[in-house]
Amino acid sequence: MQRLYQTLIMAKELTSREENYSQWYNDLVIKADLAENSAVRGSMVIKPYGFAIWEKMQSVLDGMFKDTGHQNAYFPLFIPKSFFSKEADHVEGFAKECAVVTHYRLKNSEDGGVVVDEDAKLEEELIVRPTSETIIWDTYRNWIQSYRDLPLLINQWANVVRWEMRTRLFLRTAEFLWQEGHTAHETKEEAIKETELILDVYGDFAEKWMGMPVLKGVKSAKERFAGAVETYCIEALMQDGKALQAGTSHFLGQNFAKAFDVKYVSKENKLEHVWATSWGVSTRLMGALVMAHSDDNGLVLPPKLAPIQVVIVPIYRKQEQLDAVTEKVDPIINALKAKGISVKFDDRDTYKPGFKFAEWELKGVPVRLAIGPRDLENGTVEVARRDTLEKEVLQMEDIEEKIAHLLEQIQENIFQKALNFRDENTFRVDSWEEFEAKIEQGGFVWAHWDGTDETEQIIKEKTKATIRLIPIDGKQEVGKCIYSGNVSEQRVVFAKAY
RNA sequence: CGGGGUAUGGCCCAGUCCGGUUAAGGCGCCUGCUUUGGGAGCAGGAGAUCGCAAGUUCGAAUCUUGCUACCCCGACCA
Repeated sequence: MQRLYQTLIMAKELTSREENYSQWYNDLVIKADLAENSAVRGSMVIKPYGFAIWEKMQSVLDGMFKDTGHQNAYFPLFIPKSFFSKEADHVEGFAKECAVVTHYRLKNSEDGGVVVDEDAKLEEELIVRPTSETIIWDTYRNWIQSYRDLPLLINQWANVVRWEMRTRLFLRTAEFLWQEGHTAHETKEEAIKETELILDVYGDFAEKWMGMPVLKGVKSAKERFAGAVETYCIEALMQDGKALQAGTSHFLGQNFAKAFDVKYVSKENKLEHVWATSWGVSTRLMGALVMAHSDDNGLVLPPKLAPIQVVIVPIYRKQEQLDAVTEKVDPIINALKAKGISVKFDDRDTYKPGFKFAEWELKGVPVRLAIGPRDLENGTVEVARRDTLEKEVLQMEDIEEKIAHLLEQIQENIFQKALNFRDENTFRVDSWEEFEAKIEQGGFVWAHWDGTDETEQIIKEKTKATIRLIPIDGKQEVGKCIYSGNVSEQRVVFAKAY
């Protein structure tokens, strides 16, 4: 019936996960043509194939934001330095990683190059945005006067810069692409509701589109966004047992409204500060996507986000045979396209089928069809699925129906597989010895914590594990802190993280 | 930002210790023929101011100094 066609050939091309997980990731991002390093430290070039995936993510998320009442806008890249000193926690959080523009002109140097023109020093230095709260809240002050102007629900797609010491393609780059939502509300309750709504949007996107199961919760005070009252997050588990924060949604309270003096007149004719939220996901999701599903043969993409969902490889010797195959393939392409499935017919004459198989596998195309003389004779087509590496020969009738169904199955299967992996690597522990062992092993560890920064810090120093989140609807369960033995009201999730 | 490593055609790399003809090999690329159901074979060909900049020397891929980028480990952070 079905047979596996996995070969060992790929091992020569790609480091295996077992051998060196981070090397595997680096190799994969480069070899699957997603991105490469650029001439500037920590900055990457996102290549067309990688960008196509990001564009799909953008388009889906953008639709979800609009469906929940948000509008897009664009705020500037540069932020006056003075804005940064207005919200104390925020400054402290970002000051150490800001790129600063000090001059606005170059001039020719004696050796034929260019140098900064010292005469063109800026009156006030500009910060390249690490995030846009400050410039946005400075702007909102003018936009908001009455309760009638609320809620203000804005999102922007932008690049931001955080001068990171250590960078990795997609996971942590000095410049990255993201969306940042910034909303203003009349009441605290409404703002919290918004924060939670977006967390659900992120969770749905991760699970239904990326096929990546996530835990939802709030951050501990130590892990909270600088300037937030509460940070909500989604956390996913990567195949090496490390957690990855995939999205955050912040309840900002009135911190920024107060810092930037954003007030509205209520129905009762009282002057009040507005309540705020901000939330974002970034190109880091690309890294999450790669690590969540891919294998030693290359990328495994969820059909819903794959730029190419089906690739068709013709098998032939002579031109006449290619013509005959093409004749059969054309209606299949049309039928698939009519169902909204993206198809590529790989009729390059310069590569052999075996090479093409390996290449599309590396690039994670969910379904591959191969059609050759044998199929023409039998009215069949060979169908291979990327997630399980199985292939089978199917009758050509209603092939588009079968493929559409298969794509759904693949989407479901990779989610299940990731979910099973997470279940197998989730532990409840009640002793320090067990805690250390499980953290070392990797995975999510549910354990009691006494709620103090001190304990959290010591645990981090001893085990490198951090509190990934405090579950939102976690069962209240009284216990003893894993480290201090003090009383705890619920378990929190620990893991080593990216 | 601290410690360690690396940089030689598009890619992987030999040569560097101990300076001395034309910088070797593999992959890829180009041309031709044969091939095409799991990364094809043969023949011919093109492609390198040896990361960048100074210095030492009759002579530098090789020695010295500075700079830049990348990788690994730590601190920091999404």
